[in-house]
Amino acid sequence: MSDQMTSLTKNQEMVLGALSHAKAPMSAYAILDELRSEGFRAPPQVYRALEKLVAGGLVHRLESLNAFVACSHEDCHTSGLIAFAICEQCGLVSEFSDQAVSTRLTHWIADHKFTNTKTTIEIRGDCGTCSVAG
Amino acid sequence: MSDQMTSLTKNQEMVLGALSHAKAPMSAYAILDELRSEGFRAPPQVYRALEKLVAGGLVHRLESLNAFVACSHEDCHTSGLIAFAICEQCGLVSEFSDQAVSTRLTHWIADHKFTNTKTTIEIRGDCGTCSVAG
DNA sequence: GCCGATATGTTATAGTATAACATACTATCT
DNA sequence: AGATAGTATGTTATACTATAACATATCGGC
Repeated sequence: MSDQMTSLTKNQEMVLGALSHAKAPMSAYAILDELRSEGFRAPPQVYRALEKLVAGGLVHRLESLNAFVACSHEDCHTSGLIAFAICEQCGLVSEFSDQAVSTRLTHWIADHKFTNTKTTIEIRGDCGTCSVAG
Repeated sequence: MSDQMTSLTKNQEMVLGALSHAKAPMSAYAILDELRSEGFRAPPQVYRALEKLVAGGLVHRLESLNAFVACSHEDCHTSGLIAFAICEQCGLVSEFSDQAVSTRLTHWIADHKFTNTKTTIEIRGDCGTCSVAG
């Protein structure tokens, strides 16, 4: 289960499938409900699959939402830090990375002798389409 | 309840007091337990106070932890975006802001016609002291 | 076939957050 | 003082999120 996940288990496939078809982030329980018809019965089945998928970079957890999205970033694995812009109206999640932001944060971390394990950047608001729609 | 909160209610005072004396972020339920001896009985009492304190900028919510800290930033209200570095060993939370990071994210937001309401930046890891201690 | 490692199934429970409704306090106006 | 409107508080119940713990099954190498 390193950077590139080679093969997925049945449950991981199903969870990733549910997230891939979703138009907005899904909570673990929303995934569970969707997969009940395929045999899922309990939260740990979902959470265990999510854990592996997140570790493998195929799924991201949105901390400010307690929800999950399939990765949509071109080359998620090679670029640095990833930021998310999340539309609170339609659920659209835009994934992006910015070299300058990564650099600055990395410098702050180094300057403060901090050992970084994970960094979260999440912008909440309304996307262009929804802003216009008001 | 604008930027500068003028006066705090009794419950807000108590919740802020608990957070101010804490050495690490506290969950709402940890605050509740600490304030039971002072008459608190139920979660809404804590959550309602937190809501106002967060809106007033006196307390920050750490999304990746589902926990809260008293604001420790010099001038939290005038500076831009705030980032948090959170030590997973000792719970130390360092609040900082970086002009370049703010600028870059603000530009991304404007370029994408996004209407920003709130941005979260949280770095998880070990602080200098704890990294050395291993 | 045996064995270890991993994946899965299942039950129960812990931890986080809010809805809904009742009561009380505070300030202002008359 | 009494009426009233707005805010704050108290309380019960419930919804939502996440994991512990244990049982069973599946896969791969020996």
